[in-house]
Amino acid sequence: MAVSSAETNAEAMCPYRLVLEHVTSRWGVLILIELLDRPHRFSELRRAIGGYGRGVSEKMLTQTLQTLERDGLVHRDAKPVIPPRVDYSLTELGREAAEQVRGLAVWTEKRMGDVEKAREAYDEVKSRT
Amino acid sequence: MAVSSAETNAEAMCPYRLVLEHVTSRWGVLILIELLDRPHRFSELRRAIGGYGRGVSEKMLTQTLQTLERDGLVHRDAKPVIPPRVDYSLTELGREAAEQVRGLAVWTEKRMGDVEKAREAYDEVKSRT
DNA sequence: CGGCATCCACACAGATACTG
DNA sequence: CAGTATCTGTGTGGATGCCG
Repeated sequence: MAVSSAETNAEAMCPYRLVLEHVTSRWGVLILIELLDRPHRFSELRRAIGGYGRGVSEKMLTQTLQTLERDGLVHRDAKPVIPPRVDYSLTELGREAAEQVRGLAVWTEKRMGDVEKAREAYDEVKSRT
Repeated sequence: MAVSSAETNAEAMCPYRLVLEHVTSRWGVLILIELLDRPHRFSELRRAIGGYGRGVSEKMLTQTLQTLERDGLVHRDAKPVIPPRVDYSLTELGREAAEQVRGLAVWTEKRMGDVEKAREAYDEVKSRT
């Protein structure tokens, strides 16, 4: 049921942190962003997320989607056809969350260069033993 | 060096995801939000974050702060006095990130009730075996 | 006080095999 | 295709103890 490094001792944490950690979880972030664009099928999501670097395992994708569905952020539409077809989309609640997350992603993209410069400066200083 | 569940195979990931995961990391989120309010000393941070539920271990706080400092988001001001005093604050870059993160936190607080209702509905349906 | 070093449990992530 | 089930390595995160 855990979706990230987050859920250890789930019941010991306040709901606030729990929701926050689902949304900010490793794959949760990327899923929300992808779905903000448009609904995706299971393997579409898998491929889309793989595009950013290393992909999600099928298992983690399933787990994260289930957590997000349970939280009411993602809607799962399973059509009873053969072969199976399942579409994932954002609920209204999920759209709101995803927009916040996108804010972060956009910021990251814009400022990544500065972050990398900061890192080089930091490493430079530290390396002078 | 890893700050969350994120950093496995760090070099295999694009910088974009790396930065995003630092910022959205378990403790990174809470640290940024705390520091947005005002600068904190090390143990102030520890206590402040503990207030939200289960606290940070000293080790994780150190690790996360170092990662954020390296990324140029957090400024570390160590005064050479006895007993030691270290103040952490946001850089301009960090303030921008923190504001995005706060957006998420605010949303979470506002919508938490809806999420919990969604969860109950979900569990209710699932429990009818 | 503010760390760093070490040890360890556990749950996360991946691989694989199987099902509807 | 879209999962479920199971097994396993290993990284994360916590606890403890020491240092400046």
